[in-house]
Amino acid sequence: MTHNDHKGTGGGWFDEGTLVSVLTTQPLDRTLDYRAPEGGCHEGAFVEVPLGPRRVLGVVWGPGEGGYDLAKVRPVTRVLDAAPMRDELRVFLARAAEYTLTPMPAMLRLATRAPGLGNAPSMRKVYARGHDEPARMTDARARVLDLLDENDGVVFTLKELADLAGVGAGVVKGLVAQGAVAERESPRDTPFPKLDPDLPGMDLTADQAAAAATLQDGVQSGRYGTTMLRGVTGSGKTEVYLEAVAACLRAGRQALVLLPEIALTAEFLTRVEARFGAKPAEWHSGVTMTERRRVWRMVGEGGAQLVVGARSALFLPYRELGLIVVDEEHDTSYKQEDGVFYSARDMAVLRASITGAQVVLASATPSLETWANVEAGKYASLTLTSRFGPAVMPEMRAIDLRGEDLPAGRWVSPSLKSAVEARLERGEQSLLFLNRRGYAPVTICRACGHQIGCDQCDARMVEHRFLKRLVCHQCGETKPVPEACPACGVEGKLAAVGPGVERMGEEAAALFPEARVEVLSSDMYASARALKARIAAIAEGAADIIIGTQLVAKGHNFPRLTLVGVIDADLGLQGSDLRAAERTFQLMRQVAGRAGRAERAGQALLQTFQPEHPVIRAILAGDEDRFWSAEAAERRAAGVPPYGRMAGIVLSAPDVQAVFDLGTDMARRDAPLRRIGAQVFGPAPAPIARIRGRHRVRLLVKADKAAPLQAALSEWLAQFRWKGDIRLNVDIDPQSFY
DNA sequence: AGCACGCCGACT
DNA sequence: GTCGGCGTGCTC
Repeated sequence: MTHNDHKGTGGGWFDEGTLVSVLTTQPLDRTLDYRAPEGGCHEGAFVEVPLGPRRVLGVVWGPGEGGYDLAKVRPVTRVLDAAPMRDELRVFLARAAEYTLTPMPAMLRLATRAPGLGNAPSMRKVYARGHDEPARMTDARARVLDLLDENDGVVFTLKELADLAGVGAGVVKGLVAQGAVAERESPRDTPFPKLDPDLPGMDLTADQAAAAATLQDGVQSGRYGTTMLRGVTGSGKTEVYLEAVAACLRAGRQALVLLPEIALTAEFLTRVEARFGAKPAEWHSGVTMTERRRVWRMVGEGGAQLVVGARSALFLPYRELGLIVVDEEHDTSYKQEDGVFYSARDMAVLRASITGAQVVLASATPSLETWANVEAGKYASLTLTSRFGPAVMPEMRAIDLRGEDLPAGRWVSPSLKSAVEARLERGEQSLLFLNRRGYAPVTICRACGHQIGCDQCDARMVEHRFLKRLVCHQCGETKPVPEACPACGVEGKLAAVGPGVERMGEEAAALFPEARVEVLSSDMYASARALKARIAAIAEGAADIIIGTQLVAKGHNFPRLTLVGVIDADLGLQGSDLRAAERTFQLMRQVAGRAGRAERAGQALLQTFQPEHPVIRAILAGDEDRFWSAEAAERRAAGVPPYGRMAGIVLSAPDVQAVFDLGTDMARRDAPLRRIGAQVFGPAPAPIARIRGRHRVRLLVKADKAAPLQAALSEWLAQFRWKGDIRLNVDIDPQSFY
């Protein structure tokens, strides 16, 4: 059996009766000692152990630690029929737990998300050609036997065989009785078809071939390395990294391609099949239970060479991982923000560095984190030029909101309105883009554009409708809404303004009564499939005005779209959401990718109160290097990622007072954080202030890039005890700020 | 996470 | 008297 193969398991072996420490998937803060079962067990073995009255899943983590009453130590119930977890994966889980401050059992649960792990491998009956001939031959019998003879060595299930031969199941059974067809049990979890890396690939241009060769050299080195692969849509990024996959397969190692959205996998699988002659293993939430179990087992036994999937595919038990591709690496859906908080991009780099694999971060619009790592010399960089020449940027212009006649609560300026009207007359589409999903009003002076900031930090203040006060979402500071603008002194011009997609939808419907307005927000659709179908319909022309968030920026082609209006380009320029400018810029690049290929040139209008801001000016200039250096300067000055470190602490409970009290206490007793020069802000309402009846409050911790943040956080959090219904989550490198 | 143990309020 | 609320603590 495969698990008798000791390679890579560290060789640790425990004879029957010796003490072993076992990590379980139960939320205990340490491992427990057990006795090795009859027949002994490997270090890393997946086991079932007794815990109180129950039996739970665990992994043999190492030798027993002792220090517990030996009379109470119970034996491991059984060793599961699965390849032991390799040292590499155990080290990865431990380091990831340390980095994200996640308890080890939660990490182990990520790595055991396959159904039926405890069961013996499931079997099914399969049929092949037998040795004997039937006593009497009929047409139906001949069709079955011919089919088997033509497919020598291939096995079929009963249904497959009967359907392909066009006979009933009884005919096959009759042949089995006569020995002409052999029936036997075979494991249901079968290896994936072999991929052939030597099939001819696409013709590559000179720069694509050069990039592919560089990536292949990296894979062949067998060492760790990360490369940013940059290239706009149509520049052949996929073809290039598939050549790195080919090199990895030739080297006999496994490859993983992460995609940000399930909706993109189907098309990608087709491309893999075209390149390598067969489909790879697929891993995401849409995959059936039986298929998940097959993938999990085959990845561990070497029966899957390539896995294509979502971020959770990072935690599969690969035998020998040689390459991880993170496609569209800037995509925000790589950050998991429920349960365990982790960035799949960063975890890919961590796992690769432990196992000696290569990472390819592919994107048309890389994240600032990745840029900064390239600049610091940590990552290599490859740039593909477009086949279609340099990207044609849309005509970009700022609309200075200070000069527009815009009533309170309205967000479409007269200039933007007339631009949309021009599109309506020509039968073209317009997109009104909002940088966020929820409703987060900001208090602004309509006379001078001044936004009320917090006195304690540099974030903009938000009106809390119940309290009738302004609240800082970063540090929790509150103050009453002032009568006159603190900057220009004009009275009665302060207004709480903040567009949400729903409100934008109403405004657009009122302004353009003839137009078909469509609000696209991921939480408005029941399934990814329904959303995708709707997007396809809109691209065909089912709407005139599209209102949406980031989601509309993701790789969908809208050939009739010729106008993008960015409703509030200022988001993020004052510390509220530090990545908002980056997202606006990425949207502009993606719109550019489309405009370059459509017959009609696109136009982008950015509504802003600060058209002279360097980041806004860089976006308008369409100058990538200038944008990144302006944005980097802003982040460096603010000491925020990637030039500083942040952590969010979210407290939640049904009782608001309880979470605020704990939060206040935590903010006060911050000595361990102060020792490393870190600051605590808050408590403030969390990005989502209430979920399923639980009130959520957040503290933000800011530290220097080099500060030992995790250790200080652990020490700080250890000071507090909280009761049952309060839950605490740590989010290292948070991405959501509202 | 479960599940037992245990210590206070309103029932047969 | 005792049934049951869920706070507290343990599981090798």
